[in-house]
Amino acid sequence: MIMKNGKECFCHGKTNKTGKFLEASLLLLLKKECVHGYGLMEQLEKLGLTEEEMNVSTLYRTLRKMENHGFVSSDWKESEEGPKKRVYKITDEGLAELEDWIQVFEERKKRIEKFISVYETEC
Amino acid sequence: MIMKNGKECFCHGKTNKTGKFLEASLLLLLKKECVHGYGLMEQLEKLGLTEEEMNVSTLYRTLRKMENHGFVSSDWKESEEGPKKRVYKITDEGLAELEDWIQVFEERKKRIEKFISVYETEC
DNA sequence: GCACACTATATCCTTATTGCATATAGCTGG
DNA sequence: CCAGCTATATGCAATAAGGATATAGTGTGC
Repeated sequence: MIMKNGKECFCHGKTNKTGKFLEASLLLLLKKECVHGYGLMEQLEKLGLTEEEMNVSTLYRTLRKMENHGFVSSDWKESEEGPKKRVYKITDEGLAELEDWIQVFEERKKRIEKFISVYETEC
Repeated sequence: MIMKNGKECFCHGKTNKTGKFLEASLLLLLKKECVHGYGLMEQLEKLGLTEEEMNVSTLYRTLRKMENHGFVSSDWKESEEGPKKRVYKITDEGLAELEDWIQVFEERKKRIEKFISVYETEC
């Protein structure tokens, strides 16, 4: 991650999508409509993910993993233009999982706010 | 992690301290005063970490890693009561790292807020 | 016809992070 | 003396994530 001051973070993984943010984001996008992998990558920008932060390998691996867990299901779709697409659809389990993620994110947000407030008051 | 609805999260790692929250927390605590590992574990409650979420192994391993990176330094201290303690102290590099973490957390917070707002408006 | 770019999916290899279990050792109270 | 607490450390396994590479269809320009 590149910081405001232009520096590159020393530590691997000090990004903002850490903690399976991608997985939750995919569920959110798929709640709205059925999309294929490549299309999801383009839509991730909506959630503030930049092109540099994205990783095609991780995206496809995550989608297959989520299908194994039963959060999404997929069907191959022949398209007139371009190669076949594996179109993903969210399942009922996936919808429940997304609700869990909302709870988790609310908690994460509180924890971050606590951290920042301690930093500002105690230091 | 146990959710509000009493369910256990299916996925490993769906916690609130994901993304090296521990590392940043230790820097924050050490900015205030020099503490040893075990003492830091007790102080982590201040930042909202529960006893179940804590992990002694991870704590000590993280501290040694941070020392290798130069963010903290340590000295053995003989105490009248109990065994010797390795007392940690934050370095100038560690202070700079903590400032970076504040930036990262501000970004994470924004991203979470974006996620929740999309969930609430689009769904 | 062919090189090239783009869409689209998938796998291999490696590293980082984290949790659980276990080891060690000093000190204290009954 | 042994159970429990303080205190630090390491081994093992699972998970998460990035980089590189493979494959394949389709359209465009020359």
